[in-house]
Amino acid sequence: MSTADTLQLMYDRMLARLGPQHWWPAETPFEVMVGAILTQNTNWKNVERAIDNLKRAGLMALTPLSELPVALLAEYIRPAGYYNIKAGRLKNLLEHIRCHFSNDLEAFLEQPLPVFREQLLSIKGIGRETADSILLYAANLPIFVVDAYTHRILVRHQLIDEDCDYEMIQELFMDHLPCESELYNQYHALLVRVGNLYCKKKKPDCAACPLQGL
DNA sequence: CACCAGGCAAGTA
DNA sequence: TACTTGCATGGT
Repeated sequence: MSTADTLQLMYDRMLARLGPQHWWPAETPFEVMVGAILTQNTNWKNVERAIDNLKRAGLMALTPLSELPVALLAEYIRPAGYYNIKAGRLKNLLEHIRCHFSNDLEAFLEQPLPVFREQLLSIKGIGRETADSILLYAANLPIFVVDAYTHRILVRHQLIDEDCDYEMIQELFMDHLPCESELYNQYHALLVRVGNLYCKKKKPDCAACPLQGL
């Protein structure tokens, strides 16, 4: 079976089992960007608490968050962990949008993929996964997001080698699937869901996994 | 108690 | 380039 067929089969199985995921779980593109930084190496449940703190304080928007002192921001996002680091990273992103786009969020999000990605990666605190999450889920651009679950699931099912890096995995998907943001969106969301349900590091449930026997 | 969770940057050799 | 360490909360 070809690589393209295998990847398509994985997608079909996950979708049949779990249905559409409606990702990213956020109300606005701005909230996607905030969540993308907050969820770095962190359980989404903890991120939700932090996001809720910001929303209840009326801070989940560009202007109020830009005006908030970094030390105060850190307190609001405390439940997400690494709160001092992440407060600084959020400020780096906000500063970039202010300096280079005069706080025009629309203009920032409407940039073409290659330059937009390089630009995001130049911001301290935004690495490959965070950049790609923003590109796909906030800007709706066709880039495949790779994360720890993606890597683990592919290794468990012997589709890649353990030491495969981010770009290799990303190219695996993008070289063998149609270049469509809607497909990449759904595919990554399904991988995370399958990872959470069946491919945990400590106690996997391979018997129930829809990907068994690939 | 130990281990894990939708990473990233900085330091070292 | 390749490895190591710090960052930190909340759940199992």
